[in-house]
Amino acid sequence: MTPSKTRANPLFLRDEELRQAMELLFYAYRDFTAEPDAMLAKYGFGRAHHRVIYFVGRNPGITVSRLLAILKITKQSLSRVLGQLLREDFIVQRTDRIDRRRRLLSLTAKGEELERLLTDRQAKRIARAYRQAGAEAVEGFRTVLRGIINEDDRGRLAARPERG
Amino acid sequence: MTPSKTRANPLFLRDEELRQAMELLFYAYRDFTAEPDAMLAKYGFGRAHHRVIYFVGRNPGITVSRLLAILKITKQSLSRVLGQLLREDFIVQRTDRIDRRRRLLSLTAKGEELERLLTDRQAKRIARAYRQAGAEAVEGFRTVLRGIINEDDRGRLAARPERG
DNA sequence: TCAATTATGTCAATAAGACTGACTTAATTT
DNA sequence: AAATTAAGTCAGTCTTATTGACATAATTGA
Repeated sequence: MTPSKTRANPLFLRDEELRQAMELLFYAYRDFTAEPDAMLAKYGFGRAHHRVIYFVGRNPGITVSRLLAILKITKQSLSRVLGQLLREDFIVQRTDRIDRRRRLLSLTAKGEELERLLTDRQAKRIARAYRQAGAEAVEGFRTVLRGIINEDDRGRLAARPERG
Repeated sequence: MTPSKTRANPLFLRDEELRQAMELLFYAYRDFTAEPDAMLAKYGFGRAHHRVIYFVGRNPGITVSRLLAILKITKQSLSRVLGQLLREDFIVQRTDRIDRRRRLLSLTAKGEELERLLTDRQAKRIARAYRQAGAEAVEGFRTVLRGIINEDDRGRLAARPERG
């Protein structure tokens, strides 16, 4: 099922190039999420739990509303997933001292363990791809992905880690 | 909510680098799919319909089983979505002459129109990112993404379009 | 030729993950 | 004191996916 090539179309290369990018993104995301999904199933969790665990682990003390802004889902959707993780002791809440309306979220030891388990597989996949591609390609990869992300969210991303 | 930095850890940079890659992928995919999702809602369709429309459009005459292999979902899951698209005349089926068990799928004019509508927005997002990043970065982007994809599926991806 | 396999499709039940809308409680800000 | 913010909850709905069990038609292989 080779993609149909429209001959003698001056826009072909550009269109083809862009479609390939879209497909790369689709396949990469599909495969990137497949492994953790399978592991999560054993805990009765899904991809949504992974995202919460990941972002709480990465941002200890994050508030509920910050988490909602990152995930771009509704409070009600988060509630079910977060509630489960709290009840099953993967995440703990503590009240912020300064603003006592806020609940600061962090992983428990149990949560950190699961986080590592899930993330390690994905990290290995990325590490392999980085190693094979080389430093220059990695820079390009980062630059293009940042360009795809909505401008307002680029700030949320950490800057390049400086070498040294 | 700045990511916590573990000082004096020799593995920090590597770990940090890999986590940034995972986040870039998450945010990029989230934003990449958000626009078409919103448009699809007007048709009563979801992201699954988009994927089917996209891959049928890209591979006219594709069989049901090839489509399943690309999407990596079950026949039953595809059936509902594909059935809707067939009933509402976005896709047509014809029986393969050589192997009459096979149903070859293609877009109707209506399907092509919707496909363009959806893909154009995504293509523009990619084109902007490509333009800003430059040719070299684009090559790196492609190389790394290919590396992330399962080996068995890399063959499914079209080769780089040759310039000229 | 006939049995096995393949390609497709369908029924039924279930689950995850998202949504909207309405509302409450508590704390902080104005 | 009133308005706003942060968090949480109840209820109902939808899409996308799952597993398992079958059915039908066509092709392939022994």
